[in-house]
Amino acid sequence: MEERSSNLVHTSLDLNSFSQYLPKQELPTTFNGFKFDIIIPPAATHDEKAGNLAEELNRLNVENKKLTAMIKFMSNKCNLLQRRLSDYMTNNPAQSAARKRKPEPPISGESNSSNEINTCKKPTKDEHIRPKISRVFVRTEVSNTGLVVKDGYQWRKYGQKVTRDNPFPRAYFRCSYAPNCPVKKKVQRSVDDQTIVVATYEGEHNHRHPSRHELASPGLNHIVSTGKPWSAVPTITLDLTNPSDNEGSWSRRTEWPESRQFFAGQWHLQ
DNA sequence: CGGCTTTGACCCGCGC
DNA sequence: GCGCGGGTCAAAGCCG
Repeated sequence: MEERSSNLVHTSLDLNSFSQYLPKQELPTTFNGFKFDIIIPPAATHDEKAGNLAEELNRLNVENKKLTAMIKFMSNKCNLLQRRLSDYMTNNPAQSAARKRKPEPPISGESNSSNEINTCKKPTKDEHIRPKISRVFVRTEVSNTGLVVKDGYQWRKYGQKVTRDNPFPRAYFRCSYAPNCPVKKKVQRSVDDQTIVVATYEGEHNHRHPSRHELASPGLNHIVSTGKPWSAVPTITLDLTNPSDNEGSWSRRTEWPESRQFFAGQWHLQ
């Protein structure tokens, strides 16, 4: 909410802090092959108003390009980290699987050999159907100790547990909107960033969304990720000017189209 | 009084 | 077989 309204009030973003991340040797005019087209504002003219506007326009132009470079830089860095992590997991399967009881079930639509192996085991009561898994990352106030993720559905809490790898309690919810709705939700504050609450949804609702307008409470930044087994760290989709440009490794899906619009609104930079 | 949360106990899968 | 740890149950209490 604050971020939204701030877009209307002033357009300036403090990007100075980011300059430390940019390779110094490539500053100020190029970065990763991207050319900065920084225009130095002309000296003050007689028409001061026009001059101010031109100055503002130039400043915005520079900010815009800085943001583009920032996103590109972060994207590259994230891809690099994902690749390293993937390599690490490949090279150290024993360590990565240590103390892991069983891998998280894949997202619906995905299938792999390990999953097929798992299905060969003696099926347990609910193991016949692999539930659809999705994760939602919600930014909240640190002071807000409640594990409430407003998504429009009605949830009934049936348990809470402190897990080994996270000092914050994990709450277990069932969808209570429909009597036989199989959807469950786990909500836990992120151990890395206490302002992030991670909600993991399992299964699909067998009823309509009660109220699509209740989807996301204003002021919360939702970041939706699919449940790759090792994706404890959320990746962020920045839905910028070109919506079709978010495919590939950066592609993430949302539960509802509205939320995608919401995210796009939150992250839209120009 | 019905629905919800809390919380300790219990169940069960997995690694050793 | 045993212990650990995540997930679930269910009784008790709270609240509107």
